Amino acid sequence: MAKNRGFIFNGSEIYGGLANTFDYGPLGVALKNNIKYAWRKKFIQEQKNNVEIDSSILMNPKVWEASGHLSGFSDPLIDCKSCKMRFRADHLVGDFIRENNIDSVNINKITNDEMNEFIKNNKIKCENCGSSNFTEIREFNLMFKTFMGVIEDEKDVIFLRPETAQGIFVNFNNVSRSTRKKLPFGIGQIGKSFRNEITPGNFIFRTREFEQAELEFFCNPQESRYWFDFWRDFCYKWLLELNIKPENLIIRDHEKNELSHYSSATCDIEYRFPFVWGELWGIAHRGNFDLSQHQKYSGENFYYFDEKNNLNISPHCIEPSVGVDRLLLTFLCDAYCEEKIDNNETRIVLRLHNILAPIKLAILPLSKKLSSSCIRIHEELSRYFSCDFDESGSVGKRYRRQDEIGTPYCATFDFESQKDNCVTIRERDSMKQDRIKIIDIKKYIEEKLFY
RNA sequence: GCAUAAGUAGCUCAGUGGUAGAGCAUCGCCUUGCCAAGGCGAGGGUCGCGGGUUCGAAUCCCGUCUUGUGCUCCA
Repeated sequence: MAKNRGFIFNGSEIYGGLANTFDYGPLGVALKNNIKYAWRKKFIQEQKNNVEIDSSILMNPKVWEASGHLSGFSDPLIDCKSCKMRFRADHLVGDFIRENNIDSVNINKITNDEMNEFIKNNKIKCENCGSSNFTEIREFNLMFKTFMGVIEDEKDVIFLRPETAQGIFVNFNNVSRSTRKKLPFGIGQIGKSFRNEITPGNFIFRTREFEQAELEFFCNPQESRYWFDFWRDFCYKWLLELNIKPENLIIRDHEKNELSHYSSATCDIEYRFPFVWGELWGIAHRGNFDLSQHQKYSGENFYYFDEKNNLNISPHCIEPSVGVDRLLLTFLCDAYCEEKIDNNETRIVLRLHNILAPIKLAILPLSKKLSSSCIRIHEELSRYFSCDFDESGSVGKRYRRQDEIGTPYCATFDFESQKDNCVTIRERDSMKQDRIKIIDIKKYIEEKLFY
């Protein structure tokens, strides 16, 4: 359906495709824009303490040193030449050290060259086939690399950001100064991020290029646990407001050993995707990790002067972070419905929340002879919300087409309409019909779109 | 990266060495006129791509790309 109706296409299809890339079609981009609009409205516009920025994808490489992405995102990988199994070299060496009680080697400080030597000298065996026939270690970093400037020189290496968050942290002082925000306050951002995932897949669930909607909410350390709970519940409720079925959602706290390098507490809101329960929204307690790291690496002072207590504090940060594409997949899956109606017929309905529907109103002349009389309704109403005009096929068929793409309302212009200046508005979910004046359609629909 | 299955029209698929097919979808005309009606017709495929074998390849062989699944990995 995603392809057929123009929501999502495979990337570069005519050249045989490019793995794991997807293009949004006309309805897909409309849905995505509506999701972003709804997020902005809820997380920025309606929160008096939250503001939005749009930072650059390309950043000074020192950002990634400070954030820990250059070291923490990089894995030393090694392959067994005999059985083709792949391992992390540091895991192999670490296991060997523990099993043989060797304390002359510090696994946290060993270089890749030293690990290569160590593996050879100790004839470490492949855990799968038992042979000692490994390739050299290869660094695998999840960040995409490119070059800034015309010459592809090592010192010109630059990275595509793997998260939007760092653009917020480095601008913390710019934003708090220019907006005169006091703690607690949040900075949000929607934008593309890039991760060279080893295992992407499941349609748009995990892609190497993806869009994030992140909020970094800064607060007094003493209040951080309160805000962590606050934003977790806030995100969860927002999903329910937008018609996600509660039985398809679960909040899951991370175990201590799952926590990432920056986090002191994390929970995921998971959704039951058709293939698996999967992470939809991560709410992370980042402590003061990021600001203090950037303070250390850049020399910029990120202390916040707390006037109440007359002391400098290092703000803590709560981060609700969601993938926009993953959110779109969630809405699509949750709204998709094959509904049985009389005499064994099924209709496909996309029960999207009105605010998310790519098209709000379809204008349908009952007969093609009426098209010229009602095209102006489409022209007029398109100025206020997105409308479709469809004159081909029977009206029943056109209702079904609109059902399938989630259009909540259809206005049918019939032979009476020219005389009484009324149309029949038909609602997607209830299939109920209302006869209303043409001049009142705008008000009627706008009331239903209130969000 | 490894293993494995698959790729033929927009979609779902049939076709196993000899003329490229069906249903649905799309478009047009007629008909109908409020929930996928009917009739007639049309468009759309170098059979993922590139080699090879053969008189002849969608079909056999090799390579490659893409997708699914399972490993490995997932800050």
